[in-house]
Amino acid sequence: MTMMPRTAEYAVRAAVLLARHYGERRVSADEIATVLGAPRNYLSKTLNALVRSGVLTSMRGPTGGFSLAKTPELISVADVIDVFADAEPAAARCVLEDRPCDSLFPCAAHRRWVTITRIAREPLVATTIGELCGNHRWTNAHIIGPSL
Amino acid sequence: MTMMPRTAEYAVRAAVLLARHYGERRVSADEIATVLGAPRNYLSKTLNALVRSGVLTSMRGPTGGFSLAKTPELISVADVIDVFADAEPAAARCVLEDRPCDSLFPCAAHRRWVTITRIAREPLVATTIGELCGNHRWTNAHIIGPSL
DNA sequence: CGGATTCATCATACGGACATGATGAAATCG
DNA sequence: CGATTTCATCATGTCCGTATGATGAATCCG
Repeated sequence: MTMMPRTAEYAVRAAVLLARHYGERRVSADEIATVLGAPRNYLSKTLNALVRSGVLTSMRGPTGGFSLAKTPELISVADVIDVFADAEPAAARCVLEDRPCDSLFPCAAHRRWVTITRIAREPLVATTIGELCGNHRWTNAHIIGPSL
Repeated sequence: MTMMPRTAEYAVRAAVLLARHYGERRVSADEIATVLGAPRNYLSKTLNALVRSGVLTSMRGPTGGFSLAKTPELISVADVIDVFADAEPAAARCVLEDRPCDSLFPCAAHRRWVTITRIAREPLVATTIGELCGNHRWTNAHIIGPSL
């Protein structure tokens, strides 16, 4: 049992990898699978889901592969994870009783629970794939510049 | 796929329920299952795991049942969840490559990733079952007192 | 003691996450 | 066009989270 489903983790790591090559070239599922140490065909399905949800774009044939659909700074970690893991299924259910807690008049426990889950989710929403990547050449190149 | 395993959610809800009866009476697995709408025997296994990990205490026979091992203010939500869901398995793996990231000299992406997961976990550590419960009679009774 | 109640545990089963291998479809290039 | 490369998809299988039902063990009470 884990708090971070493996598929979602594959997705984030693949996105970070693609961010490092954004605007440069496409990366094939084969290469991504090798670098990530993930099963090739399974990852292919995962990447395909990201394409269908608009996070990635793909092209076939030689010179084909995957790339981020937009600049890494505009893709949050939550954008990637949400494709595979429901954001907050627990929030819909009352913490105390066996009923869907009324969202208009939730019980006290429910309010606190929703607050906690929202706060826990916040860093995933606030952080972008670009930040996670750490390679800021496409935004901060002028800052880092020749000093490295 | 969900970010909050059902078993862990059962555990939290059961703990909150037990907090409402803390110092009052034990609650049977049967009653907890009914209130939570959870399968009885499966919940029994879940509660038993909480007993073995020291979060709950149990007694058999009539007048038996489950109760929190200590006051609800001293039990964090993370204490309950950690019994079932690994806290941070993702943190051990490098975000970029297929290798365990060196904890002494982690890559930049890894550092950011660890930070994110830690921040996401923080509210679970900071919040106690007592706070979630909302019934503060055993600590704040003198504050709330007759004013309600 | 003996019956009733309740936790503890085992055997079994089902569905979905995870994975593997094979096949089909699109794009590039000679 | 035909061959190669790569994504897209299907069929199949394994493992674990989840769940069900039955049985054993401990505790209370008459």
